[in-house]
Amino acid sequence: MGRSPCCEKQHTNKGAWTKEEDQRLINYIKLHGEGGWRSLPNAAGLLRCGKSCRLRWINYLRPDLKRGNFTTEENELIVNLHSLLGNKWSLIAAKLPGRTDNEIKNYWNTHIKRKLYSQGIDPRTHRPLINKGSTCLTREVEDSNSNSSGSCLTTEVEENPELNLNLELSIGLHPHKPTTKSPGGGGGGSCFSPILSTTDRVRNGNFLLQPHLFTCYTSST
DNA sequence: AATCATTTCAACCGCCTGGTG
DNA sequence: TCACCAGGCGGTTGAAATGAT
Repeated sequence: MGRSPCCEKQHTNKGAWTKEEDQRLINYIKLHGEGGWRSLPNAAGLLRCGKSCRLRWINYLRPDLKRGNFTTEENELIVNLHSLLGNKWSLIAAKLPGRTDNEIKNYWNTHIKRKLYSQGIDPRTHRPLINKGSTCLTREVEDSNSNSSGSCLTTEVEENPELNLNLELSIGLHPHKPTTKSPGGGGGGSCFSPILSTTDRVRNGNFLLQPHLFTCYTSST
């Protein structure tokens, strides 16, 4: 038995949402709240798939969304969390109020990933790329104001086997951000690579992320 | 000004998970 | 225990915007 389609595709619109559709969705959710996504399109008079409605609301229409560029702090936090969680965008988004998983995912793919690569860091593992040839990684392109200590990025990365962390652990991110900002703000902010031992990672089933254990290795936007 | 290349990001798709009967 | 359903998630796509020539 196949799965039943989430909606009757022949009767649904696709593609960009119109203002009118947005308004209908907003009005409906204001009246009835979120949820019941499958029945929502009919009830709201929308020729859309329920999933599409949910996505539109979550990623674009929700009133508590923060639009605009990511701040240095957010940037740091994303890299930081990604090093711990991997592509668990929803978990990462949960730590960034007003940001959506989709937004963070996009930002990661278009900005952070490239930046890490340019700095010789494997965005997947958050470790230096095994790079053919060169020893220390050149900070090309960006970071012209590289006060960035030029320290070879490999230095502090421990031979930590895998970042395969237990994602069920609750992550107790310290609210105050690790203040290893480069002096004068020059070179932008910093991103952090957790250098954690296994024992640091887990204490009594809780994840303790300790700011001082982070190493600065990227610059901000 | 026109054309082509590249980048960005909203939206879609299909799979997975948890709840329920 | 199993099957079904709805919601949620991550990967991917493609149109629009922007930049380069």
